[in-house]
Amino acid sequence: MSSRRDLLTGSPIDAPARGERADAARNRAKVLAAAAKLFAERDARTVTMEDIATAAGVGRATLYRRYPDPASVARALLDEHERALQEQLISGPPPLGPGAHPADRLAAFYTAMVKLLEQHLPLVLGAEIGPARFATGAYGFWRAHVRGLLVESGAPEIDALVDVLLAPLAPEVYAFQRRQRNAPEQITAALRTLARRVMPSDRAPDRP
Amino acid sequence: MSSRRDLLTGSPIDAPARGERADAARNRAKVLAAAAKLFAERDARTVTMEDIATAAGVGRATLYRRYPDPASVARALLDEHERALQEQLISGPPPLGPGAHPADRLAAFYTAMVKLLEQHLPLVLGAEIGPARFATGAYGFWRAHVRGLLVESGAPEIDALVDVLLAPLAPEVYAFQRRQRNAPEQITAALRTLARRVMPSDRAPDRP
DNA sequence: ACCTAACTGGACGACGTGTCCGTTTGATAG
DNA sequence: CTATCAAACGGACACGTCGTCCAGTTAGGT
Repeated sequence: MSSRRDLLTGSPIDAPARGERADAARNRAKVLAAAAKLFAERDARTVTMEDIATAAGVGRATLYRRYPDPASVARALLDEHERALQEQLISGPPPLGPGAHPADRLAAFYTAMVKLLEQHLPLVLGAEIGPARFATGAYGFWRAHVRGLLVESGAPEIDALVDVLLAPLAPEVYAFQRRQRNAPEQITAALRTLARRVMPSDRAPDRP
Repeated sequence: MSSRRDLLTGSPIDAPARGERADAARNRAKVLAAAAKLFAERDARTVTMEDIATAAGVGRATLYRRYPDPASVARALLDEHERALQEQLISGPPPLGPGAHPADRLAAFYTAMVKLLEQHLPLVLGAEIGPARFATGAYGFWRAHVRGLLVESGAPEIDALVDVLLAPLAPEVYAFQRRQRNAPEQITAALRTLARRVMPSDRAPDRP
């Protein structure tokens, strides 16, 4: 078995199978292209499997063979972008990668995530709406990353705080903020403020 | 007309329309009772209008007469609890009501919201999952409240920050944290830490 | 060139939705 | 107490989506 990587993102769905047949590959490309178009031009929640199949010019069963629902298709499209950021976090240059102060790394992470959300909001809305967000491998990755920063910074109640700090990055929250006419820069600034204040820049022992 | 019975019987939680007929009131009560039971014992997303109607012993059309979807039913059940908290925020004693330091008021608000979420999580999940959360009047209220506190505390980027601070209270976030075996007290503690750190206790003018 | 395994897509049964319309109920006037 | 009428009820219908099944087709190894 080829065994694709995906230990962290856990998205087995997209794995371009080893000896993929030419027509299968062709259809995969058609599906992804059509889905990207659909998600971009319409509310993500209204995109059905039928829509994607029709737009791609394939039968529904063909679509179901690889993707159980529209969210999986969106996730497949999103995967590479998320993986790029994940590599930056692990081994890129500071402040995104290791080496900088936790507060700065968190701020950089927020900035990068806002950029990702801004560029691919339709896809993210299609992929991770509601509780589904927590089931994705990506969330596990962000969580582990921020948790590490919290440990390093000596914050209290780490396990509860980590999800609190990730909550503002939920796609629907970001979408709402943008609809409220908040510019991406404002949102980034607010998140960076949050990062700076939650993680004491100097040694600031916490007094409950 | 007249018919002012809701304070005593407590049955018509929803708007007891002027001159509501007896059979209508009876059905309203049956629907709400049945819905409360359903939401409590099953995943909110799986509760359909059909389910509620059947459990309440009324026809679907009768249900549709008042509620366009299951979320509306949950919201009707939730309404009185939220309104109680809203009154506390407006005119209750500090630190929940006016008079305390913004940081303390935000911390008290977080504590109260966690209590609300803990007590009525099934209903909240049924009422406000995903983007629907922002469409509710309640969100507008929490938003206005926290925004006022931010103004008072002199925080920067208020309009973006307010949604950031409310994001951790999204029902699905709370539900996820509880599934992760975080106790309500831990979550409250994390949120109170957040409140304290975001709002400088002393006058601390912000330097971008 | 054949043969097998994998892919394809139309068809099918099930379910939930939202509305229509004939029937029933209850409030009010006589 | 009864007649009347508007309001509420609920069974039934038409529709759209879902997820699966299966028979025909195609690609690639031998």
